[in-house]
Amino acid sequence: MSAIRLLVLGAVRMHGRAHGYQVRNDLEYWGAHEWSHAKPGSIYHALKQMAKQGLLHAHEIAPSTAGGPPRTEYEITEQGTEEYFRLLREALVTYDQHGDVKTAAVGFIVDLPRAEAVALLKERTLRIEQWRASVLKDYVPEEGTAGLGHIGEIMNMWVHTADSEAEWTRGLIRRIEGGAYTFADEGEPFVGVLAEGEENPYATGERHPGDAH
Amino acid sequence: MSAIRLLVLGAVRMHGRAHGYQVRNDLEYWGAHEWSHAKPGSIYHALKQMAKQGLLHAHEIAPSTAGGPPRTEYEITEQGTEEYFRLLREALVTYDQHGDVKTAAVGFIVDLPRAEAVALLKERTLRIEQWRASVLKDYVPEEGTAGLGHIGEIMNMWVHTADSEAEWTRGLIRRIEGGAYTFADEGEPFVGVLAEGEENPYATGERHPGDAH
DNA sequence: CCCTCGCTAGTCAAACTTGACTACAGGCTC
DNA sequence: GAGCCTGTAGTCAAGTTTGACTAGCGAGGG
Repeated sequence: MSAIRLLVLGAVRMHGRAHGYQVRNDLEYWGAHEWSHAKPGSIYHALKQMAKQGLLHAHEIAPSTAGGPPRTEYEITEQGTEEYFRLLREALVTYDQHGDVKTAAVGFIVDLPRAEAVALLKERTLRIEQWRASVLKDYVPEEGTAGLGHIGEIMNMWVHTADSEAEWTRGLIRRIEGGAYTFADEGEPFVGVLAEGEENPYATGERHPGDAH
Repeated sequence: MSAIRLLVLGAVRMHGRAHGYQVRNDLEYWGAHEWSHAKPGSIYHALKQMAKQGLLHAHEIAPSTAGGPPRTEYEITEQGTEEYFRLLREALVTYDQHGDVKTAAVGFIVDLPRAEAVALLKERTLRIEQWRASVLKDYVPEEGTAGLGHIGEIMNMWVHTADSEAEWTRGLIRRIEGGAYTFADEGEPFVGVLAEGEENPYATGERHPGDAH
């Protein structure tokens, strides 16, 4: 799974109703054009595709108020909301090497109830441990990695990365269980998008991490 | 960058001359269909594309000896070799979140001279530290991550991951400097492909890590 | 008043990826 | 000896991603 659908669904959902450029701006605001690789083309494509699949509802709108071609506004459907949560849960639970999906998922985690977030993260640690075990079982011979030569370094790297991920996940679980942050079932929801006309403080040509791709 | 070009160039290079199915088999042997996402379509596409770009030279060959359509054999060109090393060096040096590229690069690292491998890995640690610093500088306000709410967890995760990566890289550097493994400028090169007709011990329907994508 | 510049909003072709499909040969069974 | 399975070798359409491009409007300068 790439992170784009999750990001776009999440952005549209926060707005209630949004056109492509607004979504694009949110992603830029979130820095997602850097840590994910969300280019305009992908965003517009995702919007159209998801509209075709019934995840979004497209309203044809007159030429924009501020120059440029006519724009389409999108609204998330019930089906789209389901898909959003499906993607979010999947992203939180599965251990793969796509950092952008994980980043997006953490950004949206407060859309879930606190208890579910914790449960999903615990499932995540479980899966990481299973993956770790299967690396050792399937790839590493009984005599250890010595016989593999430098290829053993790959398994070494995988195990090291998995351990680090598991450790981070457990830390996050502790903080959430300890009462940190505000989740979907509790008070004021977190608002992470730019209102119409609001200025993006990060829109300048500033350097950001992730530029080094 | 995706890992496919690096993997395909590396496989063809080891064989001297190889047809698509052979490359495909090597990648399966390496488990790359699991930890990278190298599907047949991508492999054949990469071969054709790189042949068009002059990185590989294509020999049209008569119908195969063992059924199936006629096959094309590829040989790496000088330009392709240059590109291979360019990709390999880039993969070793740059810190991004694509685990498959890193895995492929570690697998091919012994194609470089030992001293260069160490230099590249040191550059890698440097870049990781720079990235880490720029996360803190650009994304985290002076008062710390507290004001960011749960979004602060993203930066926390990035820093944690970066530290873990840097630590692993330093460990690898130590082992290589300590004389481990056999590099390009030293003795027998490592052979990591299946000879024509050799059986792939991993070709069974066995489970492997990475299946959980 | 015209010209350029930057912002808004989005399109497009080319490249790449995915998953399913084709087609042929040999061997095995019934 | 017909049907069927496995292994070999690769194609194809559909979906996705990329990077460059278009086009309208308003502000500001000369």
